[in-house]
Amino acid sequence: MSIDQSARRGIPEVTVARLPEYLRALRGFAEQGTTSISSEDLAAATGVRSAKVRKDLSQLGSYGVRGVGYDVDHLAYQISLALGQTHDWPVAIVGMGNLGRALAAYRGFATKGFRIVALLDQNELLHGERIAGLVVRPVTDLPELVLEGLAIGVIATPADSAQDVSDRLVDAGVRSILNFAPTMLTVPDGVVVRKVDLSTELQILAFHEQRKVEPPTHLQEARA
Amino acid sequence: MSIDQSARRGIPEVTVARLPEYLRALRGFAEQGTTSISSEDLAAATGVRSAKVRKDLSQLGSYGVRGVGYDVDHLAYQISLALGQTHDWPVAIVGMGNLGRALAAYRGFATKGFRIVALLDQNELLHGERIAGLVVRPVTDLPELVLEGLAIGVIATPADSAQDVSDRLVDAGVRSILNFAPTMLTVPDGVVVRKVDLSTELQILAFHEQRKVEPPTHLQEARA
DNA sequence: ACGTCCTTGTGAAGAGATGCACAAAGTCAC
DNA sequence: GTGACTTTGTGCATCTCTTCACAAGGACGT
Repeated sequence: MSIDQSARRGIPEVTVARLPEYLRALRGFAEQGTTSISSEDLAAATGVRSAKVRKDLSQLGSYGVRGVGYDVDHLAYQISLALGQTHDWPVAIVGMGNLGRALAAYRGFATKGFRIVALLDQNELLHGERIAGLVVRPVTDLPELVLEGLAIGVIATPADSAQDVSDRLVDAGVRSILNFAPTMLTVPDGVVVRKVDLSTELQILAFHEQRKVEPPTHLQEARA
Repeated sequence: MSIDQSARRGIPEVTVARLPEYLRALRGFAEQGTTSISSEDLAAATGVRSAKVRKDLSQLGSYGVRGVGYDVDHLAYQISLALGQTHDWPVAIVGMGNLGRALAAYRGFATKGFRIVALLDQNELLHGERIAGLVVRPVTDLPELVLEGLAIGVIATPADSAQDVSDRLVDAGVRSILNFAPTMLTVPDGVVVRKVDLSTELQILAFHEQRKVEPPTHLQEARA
């Protein structure tokens, strides 16, 4: 897994995955005027143990003050620095189906430092259409977009064209991909892929749901 | 974390999370006529190590044949059995914004045994509107839906109403929740929550992207 | 029927993440 | 200044997940 490589000598991947949660919680505290916060309170707000919070934060450096806690603003700044939120990341969304359109219209990205700079689709019929203030363009525009700074590509196509789109993204120079298509992507070393699969999440829930209905399956069989 | 509880004495959570991937790969192999598959090939198709595949599958039982491999159809059946895909799971989506509408229109759920039975929103103005063949209903209909078998709730509301919706789901008797709102939900024991956060995923990508641009930050500082 | 070959299933080792518990280090009241 | 108090940062034990490596088991050709 190419993600693990970049964690080598760096911050553990599990910690990185929690940093956005801490950051969100901190922003919340800052909004309601809290200026200082203990690891215990931050843990409560994010649903983890306080020791884990402290260990995670210590990966970034020693930004806490013993006996007091962490300065909310300063810690938020340090985390956003680590996450690269200090500058804007241009993002392109490929695939203008239902999901692609929803992502294009989603307001939550802008505040996190992501700017959707292009909407692409392989279907010519969509080219030129206006969605969320942007004109849909062909995927052949990708090299041009990378020259303009594009770094992150979001794949919101059906499964069967996802690998093709992925190849085009990689060829154009994109090295970070968020994949919503229900398929595994093959990419060269150095390219990081994260996958979000709605069906998978529901299937995991279904597994647990099923467990609740008939918990002691083995025992029941043994009883027969 | 309530999810870990159900993993106690059962299949490890990490394994459960990989089962849908195996199942998807198996369906693909079945479609192209492959009847038998080795752990090595299944590993290649899903991007994991073969030993991991074998250990994961051995959690379900001994369905492989030494020297030969696994029967594709039988293994797919066993996994779908473990995941509870043998019967349909009624799903309700709460929050008919962009994302909620996209989810309502998503065709991928049906083939995985999920049936979207209701679309709900707290905004009265939307009630009665038709989306993807379903009429939008008020969240107060939840108890009724649970009586009709509703088991899984999807939260696609803005962050500020997510906890309220979550409480209503739980009160109505829903014990499995998929949360797309960028906020932590507090639920009683026995309720399983999975969270999908689009911004978080992008932030993790941005972290890795940043690493690539300026790998040896500390060394640069030391040099100064 | 026998031996060769192949792949599973799994103990054991290794790597990684989590949780505990406490010394270290700072604040604050007086 | 001093001491009581609070909370961090972290070494260590524990737990979980992964990887290795190989014996056990079964198919298949001869």
